[in-house]
Amino acid sequence: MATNSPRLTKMEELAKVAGVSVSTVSRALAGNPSINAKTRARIVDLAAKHNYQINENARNFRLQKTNVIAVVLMLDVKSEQHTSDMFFLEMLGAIADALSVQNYDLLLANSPMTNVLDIQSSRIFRQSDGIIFIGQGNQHEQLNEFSGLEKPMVVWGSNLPDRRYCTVGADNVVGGYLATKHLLNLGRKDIVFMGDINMPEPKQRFEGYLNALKEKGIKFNKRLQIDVPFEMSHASEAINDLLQQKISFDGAVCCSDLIALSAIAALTESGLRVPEDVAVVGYDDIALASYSSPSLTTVRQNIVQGGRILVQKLMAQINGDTVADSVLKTELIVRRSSGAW
Amino acid sequence: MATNSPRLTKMEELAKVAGVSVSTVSRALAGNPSINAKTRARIVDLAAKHNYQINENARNFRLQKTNVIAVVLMLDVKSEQHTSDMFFLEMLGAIADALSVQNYDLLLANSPMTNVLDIQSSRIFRQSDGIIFIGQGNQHEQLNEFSGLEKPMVVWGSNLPDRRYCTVGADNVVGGYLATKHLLNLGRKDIVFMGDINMPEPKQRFEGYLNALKEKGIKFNKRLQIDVPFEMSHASEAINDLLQQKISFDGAVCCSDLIALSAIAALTESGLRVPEDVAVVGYDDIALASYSSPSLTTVRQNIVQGGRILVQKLMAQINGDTVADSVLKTELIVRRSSGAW
DNA sequence: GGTAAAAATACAAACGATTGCATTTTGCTG
DNA sequence: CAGCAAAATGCAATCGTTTGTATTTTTACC
Repeated sequence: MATNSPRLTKMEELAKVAGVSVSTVSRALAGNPSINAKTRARIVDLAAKHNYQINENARNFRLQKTNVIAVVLMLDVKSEQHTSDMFFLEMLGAIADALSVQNYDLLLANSPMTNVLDIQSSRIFRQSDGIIFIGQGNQHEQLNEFSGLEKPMVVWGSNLPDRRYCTVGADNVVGGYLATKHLLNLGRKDIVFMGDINMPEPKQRFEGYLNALKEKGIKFNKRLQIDVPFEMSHASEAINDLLQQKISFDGAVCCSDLIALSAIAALTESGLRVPEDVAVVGYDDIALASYSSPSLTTVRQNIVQGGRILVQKLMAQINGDTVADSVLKTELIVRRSSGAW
Repeated sequence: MATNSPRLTKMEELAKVAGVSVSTVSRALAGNPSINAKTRARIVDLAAKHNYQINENARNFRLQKTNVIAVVLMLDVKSEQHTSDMFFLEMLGAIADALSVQNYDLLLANSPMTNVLDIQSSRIFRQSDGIIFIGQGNQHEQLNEFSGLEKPMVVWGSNLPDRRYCTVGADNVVGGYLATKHLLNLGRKDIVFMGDINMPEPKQRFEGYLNALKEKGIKFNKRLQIDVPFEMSHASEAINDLLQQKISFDGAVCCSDLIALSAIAALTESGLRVPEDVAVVGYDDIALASYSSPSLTTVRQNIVQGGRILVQKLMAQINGDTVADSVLKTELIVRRSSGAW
């Protein structure tokens, strides 16, 4: 099929070869119905044969669009969230896949921003048709302001009150509830909640945690909630603190698998058995969760579906539609079927 | 500083405001020395004041460049390398940072390709000024062919023989050597090598492994090398296989931290103690390595430096220079200072 | 076969920047 | 102050598409 004809770089050349005008070629390649079917077929064939590839730069220029979507990873610098990284990459992959179906490319925001609004003067902003924010960090207000900027955007995160932007996210309240309920059903009573409730998502999970406690008629003990960042080293410290303070607990709901793994490590180091003495539930279901020992019961967010929906909502906005938020189903993955866990 | 003047979108408008011609504005903004310093300053000020931002599309079109670098993650589909993901994301971040300094954006290749050469007809190819490949997968030949395509490119990986493309990579031979040497120094004799030696990097690490053995005068036992992919589940199977076959061993050099962690899990499940019965060394030093329990001795590749050098070499090529390969120093991170480990 | 309507194609003007070259302005020197 | 070189600026063509409108070709009908 492929020949070695000198590569055609301009429509003009292809037009000459085909014996038609440039505009006909343009329309033929774009599938414009006003071009005779036979002519179109002939031109498309010739294009393939001569390995013609449209000059995307010229096209974008003319059409004033980019066919690029920017993705901004809202790494929370303060809390050194390098660790939920795995989640970010999985999400990134899911989004990239969903975008490629729509013939869009993915532009990665170069570095974690301290203020989202800075983006509006960056190339990320000008060189993209829309922006996907992964996470909200603690920039809810800035995102709200950003949404006034006439730039299609969508945010992976929780549906905070007063938001003016479209969010797609897992149901964090249900997630927190499921995790806690699971431990309660195993007979645990004193359950630690490990997660920074100043951050949107942990906050909602905490709400679910409280709901589950209330349902069982258990009173919440303030000292069992610990503002631990996603970053894991702090989690072991926190556990050690608890132990030192002789605060007793027999279960832990963690806001990431890495926190959970770190907690488990700290517990075992202190001579406690997991899950016999303290049962632990994670969040995210990163690959490692299933392979670690003991393997981890965890709450799974459907990342692939999330990526797909993010893209879909963004495309809708680009096409001028208004879109509603979307809350994805969340499920509990129970890893140790043995009773104790 | 910022005013609410109606945003100027074309140079023409800015030119009118400044009372000069479009070409003068263009040159002033580009820092062309033929423009009077005072005029330039005035124009730059006006641009800021009126919030003028150049139309990057038009600029790229005119200059026939993109200011975008594409990054292709060579995820090895066959071996389901989802797990060294963490490495990929860290590298991605490092590259993005290095690129942003040079005012380049990062375009992420949408999905793992089965054949690298397919890229040449994709937008990734046309819409970028250069390409960075992360890893070689098993597409050494295709990459070689690709290098004939007049597109600046650079590859993170090992310096395979007969390569025609520029590589930047850690010293895998030394890495394998260091890991093995470490175990030998601890008195271990029967050391398993876990890694698929059909892949370039594991292959070189295996070479280092053999060197270390030879140095100690230990004969290599063929049955101790296991072609385990980076993906972790296979690692525990492999360990279980060894145990079932009653092949005895007291150490393991693993080609990724995840393989290592998986191996450790399998070992402990079988009632063996780590590191007392079997000492394990990983590779990559992912964040988890330091927090897992027991914490993991591992070989670290300097990813940030790697990203920076990749970008630097690519820029050099874009500027028409020819560049040489680069091999980064590799170091062993010993985590358990206690003698046994 | 002549005519008008419909279908297919061609023409030419954008899109917003850059840049070689022409032109004007400035600065110097005798 | 004339004269000229150097410095500063302006003019206009150009990059490769798309698309509104003009033009040509085809079709259908009497």
